Amino acid sequence: MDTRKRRILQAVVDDYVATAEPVGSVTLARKYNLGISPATIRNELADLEEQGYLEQPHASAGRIPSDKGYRFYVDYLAQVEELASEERRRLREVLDPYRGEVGALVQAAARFLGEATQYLVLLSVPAVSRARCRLVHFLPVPPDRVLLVLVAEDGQVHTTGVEAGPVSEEALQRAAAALNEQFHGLPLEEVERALAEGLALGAFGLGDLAERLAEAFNQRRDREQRSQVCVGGAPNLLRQPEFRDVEKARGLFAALEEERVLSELLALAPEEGVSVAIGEEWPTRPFEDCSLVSSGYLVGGRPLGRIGVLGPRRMEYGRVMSLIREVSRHITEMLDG
Amino acid sequence: MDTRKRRILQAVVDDYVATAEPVGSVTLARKYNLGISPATIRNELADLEEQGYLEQPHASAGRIPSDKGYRFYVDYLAQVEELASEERRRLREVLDPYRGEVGALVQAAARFLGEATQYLVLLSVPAVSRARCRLVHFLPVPPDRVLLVLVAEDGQVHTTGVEAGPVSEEALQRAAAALNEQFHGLPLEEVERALAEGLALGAFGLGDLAERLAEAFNQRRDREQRSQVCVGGAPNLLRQPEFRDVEKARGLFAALEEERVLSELLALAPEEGVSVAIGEEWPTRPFEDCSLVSSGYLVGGRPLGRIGVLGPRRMEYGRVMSLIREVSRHITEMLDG
DNA sequence: GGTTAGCACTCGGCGCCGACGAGTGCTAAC
DNA sequence: GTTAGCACTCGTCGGCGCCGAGTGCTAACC
Repeated sequence: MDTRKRRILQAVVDDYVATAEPVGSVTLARKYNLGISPATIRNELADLEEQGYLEQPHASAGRIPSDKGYRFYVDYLAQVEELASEERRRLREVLDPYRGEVGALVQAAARFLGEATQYLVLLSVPAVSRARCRLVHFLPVPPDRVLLVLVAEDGQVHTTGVEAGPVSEEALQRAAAALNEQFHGLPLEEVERALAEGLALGAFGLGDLAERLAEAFNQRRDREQRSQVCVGGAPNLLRQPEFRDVEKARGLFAALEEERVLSELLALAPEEGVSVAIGEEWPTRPFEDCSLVSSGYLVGGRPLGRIGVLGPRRMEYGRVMSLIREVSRHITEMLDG
Repeated sequence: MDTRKRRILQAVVDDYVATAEPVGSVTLARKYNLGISPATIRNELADLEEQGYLEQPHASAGRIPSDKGYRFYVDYLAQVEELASEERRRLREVLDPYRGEVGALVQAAARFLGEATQYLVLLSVPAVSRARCRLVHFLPVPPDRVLLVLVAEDGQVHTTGVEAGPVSEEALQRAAAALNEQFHGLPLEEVERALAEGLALGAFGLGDLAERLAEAFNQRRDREQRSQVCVGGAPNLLRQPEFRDVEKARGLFAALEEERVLSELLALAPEEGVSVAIGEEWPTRPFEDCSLVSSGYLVGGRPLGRIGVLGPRRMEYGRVMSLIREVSRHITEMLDG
């Protein structure tokens, strides 16, 4: 792939992304000063098509990029610029009020991304915190319940209530003290796992309270793992000409209503760095016309959640990749700071 | 409006709802045995049009109901039947696992409604519980925070953490005891309001802890009141021929992404009983082609939340009204039981 | 007087056709 | 290797005529 071919491929992708129309040799010669005539461009286009980077929707139309073409573009040609300072400022301004509150912060970031890209935004909000355990406490709730309160370093609180048999207050205090000892400083996630497995509470004379708690934690984990992904900006996609066909849009939206599908999509995001999935590269049916640009974000050096932008295959990859990179950086920064 | 006209209006609405095509006199004579000839039906149709119950999209087409026609249908003609026993059973089965858990229960009800009606479902999940306060507790979290824990009769727990200045543990206990005295048995909602107003904590020597708590509660109330409405089944609407036009669908979906709009929509629902808003009866622009059937649901005799079905004006009113009525009844039953 | 058959008329939808134009590949000349 | 010229392809778009569903009117009927 020589330099001229690269320039031409880049021009084809840029133009097709901008217009959603197949691109012809004359257009290329006129709009992008490549310094060669349409005829020469035609020869190059024919080569690029033969090599699989371009496709022709029908015999007398211009070229459009193939998945392979987009892939090459993303890997070697897309300009992942720094954001305009105006945009940086705006991002900071949007995120600032939520500094420290994971959920709201990530939601705000999603809204920003939706507006800035005009595509659809996916995001996973961390269900179980990686934050470390600061305090475990048993709170008796008269007449017959006990509330287990877990407080994390970052201020998050998880509570779990269960029916209690006859349990003495001292037993509860002993248990709490032991649990504090055992759990202090561990990630909440691990604490909850341990409680769900019921291992931690065996020996404190709590009767069947231990079992009940384990059961409650199991249920809670299930529920939280189900409901941790959400979507915004779906109407944006309806602006894109590829979704003029209502049936396509419907298939897509229906799929996006299923948590399971969303999770699978976001699972494509790497824990760190920006990744791009293009068109048929993934086999999930309703997404064959889409691309996903996604990234994870870190807190305290550990991966916490993921965020992605889903748009038509004909996506402004460069811009979206910059935005995603910047947004995930900012999220990390706001949560660490 | 004599009986024959009523029967004809009913037939027009039923047929138009089923087919989405303007209905002509011959069709009416053939499909609904009205016992009169197409010519007579034509005369009646002309009358109904003159009275404003029907409209003609163009000169040589059949009739479609006007808003006034739908209104008459809903008020006097729609058959609000009991649900099929099969459907009742299914509803019970779907809701049963969530007995007692407000949020999940209502979500399950929404999914059921979406499937059963193939329209869009709106629902408000109660933000602040009407449940009564059972326990107030201050939990010191070393080194420098205090967690206020509110436990309700129904098992819900709300926690609020704030930075604490130097506060003695006895002061906290005295304050908690007094608050328990004062709040026990009051609806959580009122408790939170009192705390937000900062009245309750003035005199316990808690220093600026009282102010900090009040501020925290204010923030929380704001946030909760914003995020209490949600939507499901949007893709269903794309099946409806009236949303073949992507622009219409986009306008609608965009409006539905705004919490404020959702709240306004659901505010149309009465606290008890089923209500119907049709087409241009409401002036909010993107909904002119839609109708909303909605209802509140009660817990312990008090209104708790609302649920509604948004579909095209050409909606199966009878069926949807039955479903909404039944679902809201069941929700009430499951939460009270 | 209400009901109905007959009839002329209206009008949107659909398929056909031809013109147009964007774009291609090939060839031959530079 | 590059380019001008040219014949060819094929999808789009507007015009046109047919078809059929549906109406309103009139006159006959019960």
